[in-house]
Amino acid sequence: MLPHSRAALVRAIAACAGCREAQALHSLAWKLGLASDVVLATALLTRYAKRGLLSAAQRLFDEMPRRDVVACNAMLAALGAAGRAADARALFDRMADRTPASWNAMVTCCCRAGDLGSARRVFDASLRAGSSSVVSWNAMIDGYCKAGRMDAARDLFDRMGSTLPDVVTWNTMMAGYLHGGEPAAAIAMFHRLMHIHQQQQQEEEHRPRPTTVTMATLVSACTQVGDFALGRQIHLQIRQQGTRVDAVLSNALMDMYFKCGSVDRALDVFRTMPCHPNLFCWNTVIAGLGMNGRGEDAVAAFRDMVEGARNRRQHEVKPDAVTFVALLSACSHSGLVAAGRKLFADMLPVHGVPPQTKHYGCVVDLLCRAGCVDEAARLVRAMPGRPNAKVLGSLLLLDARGPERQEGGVRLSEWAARRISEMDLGDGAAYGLSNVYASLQRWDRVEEHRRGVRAAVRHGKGTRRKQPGRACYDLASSCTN
DNA sequence: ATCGCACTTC
Repeated sequence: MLPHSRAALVRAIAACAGCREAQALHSLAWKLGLASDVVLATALLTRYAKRGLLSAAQRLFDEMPRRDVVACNAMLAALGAAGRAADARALFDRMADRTPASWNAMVTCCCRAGDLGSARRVFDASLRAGSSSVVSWNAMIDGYCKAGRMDAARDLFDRMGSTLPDVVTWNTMMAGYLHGGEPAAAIAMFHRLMHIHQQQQQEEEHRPRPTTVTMATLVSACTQVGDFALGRQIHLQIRQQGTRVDAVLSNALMDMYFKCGSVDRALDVFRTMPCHPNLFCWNTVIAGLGMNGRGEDAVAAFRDMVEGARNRRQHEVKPDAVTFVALLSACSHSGLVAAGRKLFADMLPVHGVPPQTKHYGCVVDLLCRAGCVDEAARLVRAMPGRPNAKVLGSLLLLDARGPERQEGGVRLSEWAARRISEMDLGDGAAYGLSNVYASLQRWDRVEEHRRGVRAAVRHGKGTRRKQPGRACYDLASSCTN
């Protein structure tokens, strides 16, 4: 076996995308008598782990005649990615020598398992061992960010001083603030980054440079605070400076333009994308057209997504559950009853996406708005699981449309109201329904409902309500129509 | 050869 052939094989393994290719290369390596080659086996191990095939990775590791630190690091990461924190820990403790990668893998593994205390102890130990790098800091900061502990993240960030943070550190902090509901703080971080970048004290190559990821995060922050003027300015700057635009950044820009009502600019970004649109992009376009009252165009975009892939046989993008929420909501907002009904019926048989409660919610909403009360009632009865707040909220709105009745003579809205009073009141959407009652001037029920909410809060239910305002907005805006 | 951090849709 020539050395350069072996190197070619290793390169091929590292580059291969699917597990089929990995398996083929695996058997090839076996035939060439390279089954016990640690470097090859490590490359293969990583491929298997990346495809979620942990047992195949574990077998390769166990059968290695000798395991060096690189192989151990690969296995450590494989265990961590699979959520096997205890096994990763056991391996880590058994390792005779450790590289910075070992420590990093362990920090990330603990964070992913939600064990920030252990993560911090490993991180501190890596500092003491002199085996840390900027990546260790980034991994630990990201762990705090993902856990919503921005105070701890900020504390670590401040302790890094002025030269250690790299662009990933800044991106991590910005993303942390953005997801933590502090988009203004994310924007402030960006301004600070630019300030530092413009200072001449640091060497050119050591100055953190904003990347595509930075810009995508920044644009999202602008959207979230509603500062479209800044967002527009950022977009112009991106164009001017020739910043690389990828699917993620395009998506963030489209989302911004759609949310401020600039449909043409959003579609312009879509059409001039330098790469093929991925699932996120299509979902953004469909949702964006829908929220701007362009239901027909949303349905047309969906057709492009599905049929475009079929006709051109390239870059196939299959719709997912989010696509159908966007699509059915678009139909609902534009009153496309027949189209919505058909798309809903096609979900599983044609597109292979099983309808969930949220999809039923969209269709019930669609039918109620169109006055198809009996059909809506049948659908609610046929749906699997309990109707959620969105479904019941739609039915409740019938109150505002006149005295619609079910076959049993019971008002559908009354029935919905009763189901709502039985709901888990910690649910943000259920909480939001009390606003619906208010706008329908059902004060008796408002009081009843809010007593229930207070009782639920006292009993510790729903202490981590996520964005109750979103559900309120949706329902309340429907009410005013 | 391995590891590890950042981004977008409802």
